[in-house]
Amino acid sequence: MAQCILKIALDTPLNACFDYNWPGDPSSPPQVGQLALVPFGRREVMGLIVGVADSTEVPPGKLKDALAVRSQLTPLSAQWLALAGFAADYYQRPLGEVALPGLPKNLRVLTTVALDRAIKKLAKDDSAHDGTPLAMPQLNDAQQAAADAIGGARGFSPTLLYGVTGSGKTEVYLQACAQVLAREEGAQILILVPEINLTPQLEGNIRARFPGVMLATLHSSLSEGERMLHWLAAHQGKARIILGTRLAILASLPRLKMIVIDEEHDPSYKQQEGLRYSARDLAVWRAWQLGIPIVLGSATPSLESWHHAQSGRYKKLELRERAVKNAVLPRVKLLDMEKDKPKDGLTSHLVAALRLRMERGEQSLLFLNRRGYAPVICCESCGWISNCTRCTSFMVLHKPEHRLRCHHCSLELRIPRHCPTCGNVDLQPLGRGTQRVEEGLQQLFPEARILRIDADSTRKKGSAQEAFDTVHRGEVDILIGTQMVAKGHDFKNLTLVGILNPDTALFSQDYRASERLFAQLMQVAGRAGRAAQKEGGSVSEVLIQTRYARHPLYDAVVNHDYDHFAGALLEERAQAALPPYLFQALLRAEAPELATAIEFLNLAKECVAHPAITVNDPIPMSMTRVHNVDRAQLLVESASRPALQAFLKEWLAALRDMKSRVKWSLEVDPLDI
DNA sequence: AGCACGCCGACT
DNA sequence: GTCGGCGTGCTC
Repeated sequence: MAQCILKIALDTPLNACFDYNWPGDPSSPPQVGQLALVPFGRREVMGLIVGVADSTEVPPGKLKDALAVRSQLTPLSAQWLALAGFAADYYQRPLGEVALPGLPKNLRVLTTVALDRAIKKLAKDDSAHDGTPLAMPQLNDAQQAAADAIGGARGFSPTLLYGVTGSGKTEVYLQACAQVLAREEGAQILILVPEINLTPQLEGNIRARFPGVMLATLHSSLSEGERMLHWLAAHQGKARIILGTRLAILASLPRLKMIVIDEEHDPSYKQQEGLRYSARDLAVWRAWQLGIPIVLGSATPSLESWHHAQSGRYKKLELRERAVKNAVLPRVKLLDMEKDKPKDGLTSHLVAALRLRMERGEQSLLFLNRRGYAPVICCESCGWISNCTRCTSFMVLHKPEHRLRCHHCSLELRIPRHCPTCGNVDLQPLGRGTQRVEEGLQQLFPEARILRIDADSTRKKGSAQEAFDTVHRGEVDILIGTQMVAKGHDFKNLTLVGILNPDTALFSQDYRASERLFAQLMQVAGRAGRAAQKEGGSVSEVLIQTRYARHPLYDAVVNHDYDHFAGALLEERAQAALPPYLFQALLRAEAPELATAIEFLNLAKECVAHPAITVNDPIPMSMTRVHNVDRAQLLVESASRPALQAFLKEWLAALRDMKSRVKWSLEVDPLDI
């Protein structure tokens, strides 16, 4: 008698599918792409049906019955399964670990009430509303050309939209979207952004532009109910525009016709734990798979994308001017701290520039990528410094809270009254963070309305938004912040950006540090001068305080010259055989003792040899110890992606067979090395 | 990863 | 005498 066997992917690190017997009517078996509830060990879990067969290798005594199938849900499409399959293969993870965690939790529990409720709600109310669409603003010629090129593209056509800050890339996306939506019945468009909180206005903007079109957002701060509803709206094809963060790349989108990736260079497209995927790379694959256009937009593209644009794999479109008439790129100047010694972290030039903005009622932004009061305190008589006892890092002084805090393991101490080793009462803060700059500013400009925005000042949910609103309402004269303030925001009255301490990244061990620093400086510089210059108002300025005023990176920033800078970096990377001319994977190991981790990596290094692959020596991670665990890593490289992929597959099988007690993980295409 | 079983140390 | 530490073994 024929049986019905379901091949099911489960969310477990075990690298296999599991077979189950389907006890129901064999003439109408469940479908591939449906979710099934199955007994697994001593628990019951939801799995994904990836195959239906009539026989199995599993001995009959072991084979269990599947319990139920989520029949209310349209099966996930073969294309979606292929996407999950590709990601699983590429990042060397079991399919179930890729496919299942992205689904709404409520789909994966026993009860179906949440699903039924969501289906019902979607059936009667599609949140698209009537109303006149807000008129599309007039585009300049370059924008219009870009929008037409993108909106009119057919088939797989990856485009790099390279546009300076404030050049109106968003408008280009939206008008291209309008063209695609108008042309293709029921088309869905996926728009990815680095962080949804940075673009709250984008959501409203899209709704106003496309009132007849349902928009769904997908990001990590949705509630479970919202997540279910939005995911389902996308899955059913009801939501036509899906706006989301990296996790949205794994959404089910049956009628996807175009993908937009805003700020494509942004590191937050790379997941930094668990399945370490790059949403940008998966998006390009997904567009290729479906044969649809994809746009990658940035003022400072990643070298990977730039390389593809140079080689002709991606089409390049450029926006060289700011979209707002008479808004020009800010003038960037370097302030040499060797000549103009800073006091309280500020050179006299910068102070004068701040004063001028105060007098004219314009806003200033000071950027310092270091929160807290001072990164470390030390004893001047014996040299003691505030090391973290659990990590290879310093305890950062947080003065308002009277605490020392480790930013890596969140250990907190009261500020010691005297030196723990010699008893000296004179402990000095070394260096400066945003809190200390804020304090200095208050003394310098007692009349100024100063606001600090960083992870500490915005702990409470919604307080970041509130802080930014305060700035937008013009109730702030000087804004001081970390990278939180660098991205996205359109401050209309901001004419000065001061950058306080960028030099440390110039000499980093990480070869990607300069690429990141450049992008960050351009990004924060781009906050200035977004509106047209006012009569009698200041010319927008960006002032960078540095000790290395002749460094070529700053030269490129001063000249707003990404092209040239990227060209030089690419050349360096080619010479040194680094990405994007080389493909990498990183094996990490952690253990209570560093030697244990290194020992494991040495064994791993020896266990498989492969031509065309370079396996380096294990090294401790630069931040070796975090929370009392020592970490080490082993870098694997190849000039050929397929060769690397083949090697990794074999290697991981061997590593799993080692059955080591050491905790390890593999990252493909690592960003931080 | 869960979750159980199992075999040794300090407590009501 | 038991509660509970985490080693190790299994999951169709």
